[in-house]
Amino acid sequence: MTESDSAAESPRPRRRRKEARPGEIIDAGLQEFAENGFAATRLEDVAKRAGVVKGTIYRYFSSKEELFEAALSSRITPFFDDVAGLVAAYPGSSEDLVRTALPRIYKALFEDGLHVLMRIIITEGGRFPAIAEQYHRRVISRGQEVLTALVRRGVESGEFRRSALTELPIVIVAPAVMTIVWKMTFDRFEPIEARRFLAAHVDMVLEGLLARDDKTEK
Amino acid sequence: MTESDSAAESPRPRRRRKEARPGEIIDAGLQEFAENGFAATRLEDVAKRAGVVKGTIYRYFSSKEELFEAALSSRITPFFDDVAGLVAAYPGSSEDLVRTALPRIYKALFEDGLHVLMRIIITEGGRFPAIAEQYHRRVISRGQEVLTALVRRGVESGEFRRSALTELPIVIVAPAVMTIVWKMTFDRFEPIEARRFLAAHVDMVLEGLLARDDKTEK
DNA sequence: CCTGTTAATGACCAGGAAGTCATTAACAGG
DNA sequence: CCTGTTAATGACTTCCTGGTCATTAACAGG
Repeated sequence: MTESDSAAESPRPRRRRKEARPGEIIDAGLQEFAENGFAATRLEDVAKRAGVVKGTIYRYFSSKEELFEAALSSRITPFFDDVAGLVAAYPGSSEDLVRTALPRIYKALFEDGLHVLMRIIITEGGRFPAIAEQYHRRVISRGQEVLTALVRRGVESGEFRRSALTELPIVIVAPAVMTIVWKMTFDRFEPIEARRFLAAHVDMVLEGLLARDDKTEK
Repeated sequence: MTESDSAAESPRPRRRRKEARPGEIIDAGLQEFAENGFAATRLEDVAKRAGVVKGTIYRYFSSKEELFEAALSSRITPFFDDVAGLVAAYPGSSEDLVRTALPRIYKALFEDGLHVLMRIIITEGGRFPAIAEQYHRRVISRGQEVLTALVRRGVESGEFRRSALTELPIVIVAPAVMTIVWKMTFDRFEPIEARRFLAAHVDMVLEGLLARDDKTEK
């Protein structure tokens, strides 16, 4: 236990990786911000998670806020493009299209990591208008366009009935939003099964959209 | 501009109001917490808003966190009781019941101040399990019971079709949750009209729940 | 009107975290 | 192998805010 025999006290191996650092820091930041929120996140923790030292962060980002914005911007891939393509090219009925599109949104959200992003937007969006604005423009508006296209398709083919819902198609994805909120607050007390949730979601949406025709079996 | 002629420098009038203070501080705290979140809220600001000085807060609450919890607990009135009563006593059809109940939920949320509470739960619930738990037990569970009762009523009368949605009735209120989230993030860029939103909501829910009977008019 | 109790004040302290910077040592290029 | 450039370090500074406490002055009760 003498201090001289300690193999500890490793002075920390340095490594210069100009290319990789920013990305690693952003990843770490995203995680921390999602867990703690902006104000409660310590840059020290972000640094630890990224395997660097706090000072290093400032070589790439000039402030905590800049890191925050960079982290969020970096991930705003218009993920609705996937669904947009689907809607544009789908050969089958509009009902089947909905049954295909909604699971895909859930997949993007929960299997790929998109819900982490959404969580941050939900919790911090109100306090960072610039970020919320960007997100609104690049994700939400886009999503509304896609939903509008989807709804129009169904209405024009006669499958969907025109209604207040078809005038405000964003409401269609509400259950997905609720799922995100649930996961971040109540899931530990009452875990939700994504599968059942999705089923109920599809059910609600579809029976609300479908014009009745063959379903007259009373 | 001499300093002696300044009628300013009022030394702040003291007032002893043991009864009223806690409530005023809680109100102020609720506002600040809703606007800034727990971590970013300064007790100094809460004090200013309440018309007192920071030290005064500590006469009634022993820490920032205790104030936070007290503020939230104080408002967890089981507001679903209103709707519960409605469901239990409603004389008309289940469709009409839904058309009556949903607007009432929106009213509680947006006209009375309940959405402020919800906003805090949504943004901070993940970081304060004790609070989320309380809320889950006293509001969410209660809400689910009410929705379950409502759905069962409709199913038993034959008005509603049994489905994945009737197995998971919480999904029914998802659009209201989305509205809260929207108001706190995107409303400044694209304000939503509660009326239209509610209409679309009712529309989606109802057509999803209603078994088809008379609606065979194609 | 006096006076003891205690609500309220505001100056203060301590700790924590954002941000800085002089120093160090990887690495590339000669 | 040498050496200049600069990525990376970590000790340091500064500021902010939660929390404390001695002092003050409302008010109630005698």
